[in-house]
Amino acid sequence: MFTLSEENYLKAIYHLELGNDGGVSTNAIAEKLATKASSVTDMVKKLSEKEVVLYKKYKGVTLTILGKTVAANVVRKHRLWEVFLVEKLNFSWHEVHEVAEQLEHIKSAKLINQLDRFLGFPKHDPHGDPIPDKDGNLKIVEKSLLSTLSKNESGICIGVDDSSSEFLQFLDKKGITLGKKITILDKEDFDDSLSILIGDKKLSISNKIASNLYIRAHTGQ
Amino acid sequence: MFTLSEENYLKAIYHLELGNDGGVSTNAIAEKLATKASSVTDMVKKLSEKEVVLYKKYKGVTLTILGKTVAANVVRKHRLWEVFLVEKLNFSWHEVHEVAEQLEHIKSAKLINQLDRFLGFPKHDPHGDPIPDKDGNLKIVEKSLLSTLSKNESGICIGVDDSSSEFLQFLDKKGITLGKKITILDKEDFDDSLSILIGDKKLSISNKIASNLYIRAHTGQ
DNA sequence: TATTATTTTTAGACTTGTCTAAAAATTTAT
DNA sequence: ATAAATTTTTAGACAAGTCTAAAAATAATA
Repeated sequence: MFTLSEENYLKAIYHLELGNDGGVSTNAIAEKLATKASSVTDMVKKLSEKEVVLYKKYKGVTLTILGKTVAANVVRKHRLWEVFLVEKLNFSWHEVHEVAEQLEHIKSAKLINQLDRFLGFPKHDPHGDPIPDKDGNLKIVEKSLLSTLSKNESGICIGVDDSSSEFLQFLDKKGITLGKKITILDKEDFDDSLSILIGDKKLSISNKIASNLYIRAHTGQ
Repeated sequence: MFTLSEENYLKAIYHLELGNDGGVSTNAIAEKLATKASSVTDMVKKLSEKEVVLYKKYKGVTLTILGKTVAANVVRKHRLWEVFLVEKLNFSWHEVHEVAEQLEHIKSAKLINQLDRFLGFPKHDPHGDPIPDKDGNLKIVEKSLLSTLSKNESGICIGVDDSSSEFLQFLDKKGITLGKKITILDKEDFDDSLSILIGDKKLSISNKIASNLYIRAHTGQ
């Protein structure tokens, strides 16, 4: 069994590994968890003894198979709870993270499996991120950043990269929600800002926004 | 804000105060929390400084108004989660306690208020215990132990005193569930065992069982 | 009421997870 | 390739919450 702190470290390493493949650095973990490098070193030794990470001094860490399973299970719980909060308790997508950070540590296999069933076995959380299955496997969905599309191309908005509360509330204000079709009407060379059509509305969005929105390519119209 | 440990102490004191009114003893708290008296003394000092209990050395503890509110809120969360587990996730009443022990510490006012609404503002948990309202107030329901009824009296089964998993599973086996009408057919002087009618079934139950079942008096037939 | 038994508190120690400051290793740059 | 900068680790300290063992206070009993 793992402590709350251990689970948070495993989750952080899991997310960092998905970004950069190869070992994860002490500093990267420290930054992600808002803690100090020395604390990370201590914890990483402990996790290494528990055989959930591979660790060599000065060489960074990697999750073992076991570690990956544990971490994926925490992520699975986090995302299922987020779905619950939005679908059943009327939370907005920008309100769920903080509460899910707590709920993800509740220990009960029956709870999470029944919750999964209760929610209809969702495949994605409210931000479009995939929910690992019971064995910790993720189905990777083909997706591109909105900023990579060219003029007249279109796609379905399926996720966000930055899921900070501020960004999500910004999207709410603009009426940009998951599942909507977006078409690039125009692209400004000067600052890479976009003119887009979403639903029946025309919007102008900066490159920064477009670089945080994931799109599933939309063949045909 | 209170730590998990502090919340558990407050909850224990809250439950102990409901039983014996007057101050709660160090040993009583220690036993309830399966910890040592010396640990209780330490924690009680801390809680006293936080002004949630009144404490005088060797004289036991009492909750302050604030302490009672905090404790009642933890109990409220515990019982609402129990309802959720039974009503929505198909848990049996004997499976919910352990998980609710964890869920009761999740901190989010919105979560618990929305959960309350989602569940239809239930007034009792699956064991028949009342759910405190937002302000921590409990509606005390008139109830008597089945063992206190006389021959030919009857009532509705509305709760259990001992809500251990073993007892609840025993009740399941016998078909005794909350809401059912129970009539005393006969009472054995020798061992105070009862012959009862529940639904259309006749059962013989020991005094120990009858002393753990709460009944709401049933006027008329 | 004196004495014994019980309860409660104190004192000191241990674990977990964290920190700061300094030392060691690695990487970068001149 | 050597010096400078950065990263990582070590060493020692601290807070929270717990424990054991011993001391102090209270309660029970002869």
